[in-house]
Amino acid sequence: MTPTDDPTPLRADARRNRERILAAAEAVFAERGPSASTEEVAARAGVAIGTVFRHFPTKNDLLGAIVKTFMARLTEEADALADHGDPRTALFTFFTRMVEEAAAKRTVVDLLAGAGVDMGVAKPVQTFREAIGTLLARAQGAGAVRQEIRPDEVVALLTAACQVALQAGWDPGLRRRTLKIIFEGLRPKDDG
Amino acid sequence: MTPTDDPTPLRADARRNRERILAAAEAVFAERGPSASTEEVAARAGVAIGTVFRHFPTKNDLLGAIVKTFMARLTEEADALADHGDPRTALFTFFTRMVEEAAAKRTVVDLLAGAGVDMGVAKPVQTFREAIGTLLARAQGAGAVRQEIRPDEVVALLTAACQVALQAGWDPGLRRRTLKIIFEGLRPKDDG
DNA sequence: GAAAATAATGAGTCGCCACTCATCTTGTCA
DNA sequence: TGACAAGATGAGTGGCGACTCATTATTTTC
Repeated sequence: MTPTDDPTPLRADARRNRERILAAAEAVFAERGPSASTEEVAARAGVAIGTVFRHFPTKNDLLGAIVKTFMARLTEEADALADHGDPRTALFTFFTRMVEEAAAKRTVVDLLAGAGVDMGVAKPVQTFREAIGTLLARAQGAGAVRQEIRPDEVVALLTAACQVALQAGWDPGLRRRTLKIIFEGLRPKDDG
Repeated sequence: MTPTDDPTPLRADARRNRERILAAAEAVFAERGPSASTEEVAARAGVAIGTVFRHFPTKNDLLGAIVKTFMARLTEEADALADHGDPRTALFTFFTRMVEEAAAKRTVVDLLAGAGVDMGVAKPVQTFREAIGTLLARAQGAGAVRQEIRPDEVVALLTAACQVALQAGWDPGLRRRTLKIIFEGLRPKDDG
C-alpha cells in the first residue's frame, strides 16, 4: 500500500520529468480537451516526445492518470463537505462548485460524460459516486432533498450540468438560474 | 424564395446521389458521431468519395446540412405541439421526446452542445429556440411552469439532458427519473 | 571515477483522413 | 443519335498525430 517501496524506484530526473509531464498534461487537456496532441504536452513540459511515452505508454494512460487525480481531488472535497459542512447545503455547494470548475476541466467532463472510454478509472469513479451518495444521504436526512431521489440521478444531473457549462455563451447568470431549477427539482415540495 | 428556380438545375443522377449522400451521412453520423469519416459516408451511400466532395466541398458543409435538417424537423415538431397539444404537457412531452432521440443523434447533440463550431447553422438554431420559447410561454400560461423561468434556461436543461442521454449505461429508468427531477424543478411549488 | 543501469532524445514510421484532379461516364438536348 | 456539358470515379497528396527505436546523456553504484 505504501507507494514508496516500489520494486524499482525512479531515477531523480525521471521523477522530476514525470511530475512535469503530469502538470503539463493537466493544463493542456484542460484548455484543449482530450484531443490535444501528445506533442503539445511534451512541449509544455519541456521534454521530448519519447519521454512522455516512456512514462505513459499510450495517450490513454496519460489521460487516465489525469482523470484519476482529478477524481481523487473531487472525492476528497466531497468528503470534507460531508464531514464539516451543513448537511442542508453541502450537496448544493458541491454541485455548484463542480459545475463552476467544469469549464476549466474540459477533459474530465468530456471523458466522464462521453463515449464509453474505459482507461481504467472505474475505481476512482466508483469512489466518487459513493462520496456523492454520502452528501445526498445527509441532505435527505436533513430534509433538504426529497427521499426518493437516488445517487445515480444526482450524478446524472451533475454530469449534465457540467457538460453544458462547457458551452460557449454560458454566462454566470444563466448558469446560476439553471442550477437553481435543478435544485428546485431536488428539494421537497414544502421547502421554502 | 422558391428553391426550384435555381440558376442551374441539377442533373437527374446528381439529384439522386445528393439525396443518397444526405441519408447516408445522417445514418453514419448518428451512429458514430461527427468524427466518422467521409469515406464511410461515401461507402454507405454507394458513391465514390469524390462525389461527396462535389456536393459538399468540405466535411463541415455536410455536417451543417444534416444539422440544419434536424433542427428544422425539431422546430416543426415543437410548433405542431404548440398548435395542437395540451399546453400543460406539451413542453414536457417535447423535452422527453427529444432526449429519447438524443442517443440516436449523437452528431447533433455533440455539435449543439459542443465547442463553438459554427458551420452556418445559427439561423435554424435561433428558430428552434423560438419554438421552445413558444412551448414554454404556453406552459406558463397554463400554470404548468413557474413564471420566472426563461427560454434560455429550458434550452440549457434540454441540451444537458440530451448530452447525458448519450452516455453508456443510461437505462430508460434512470432517464425517466432524471427527467422527472428536472420537470419538478420547472413546476410551480403548489403543483400536484 | 568508471562501468552498468536507467532515462532522454527526436527523427522516423505508420495509419488515418480530408481533400484534389486527370480521366472516364452519363444525362441532356437539338 | 451524336456532341457536349455536367457529373462520377478513385488513386493520389499532404498533413497530422500516435507511437518506435537507435543513439546519446545522466544517474547510480561500487
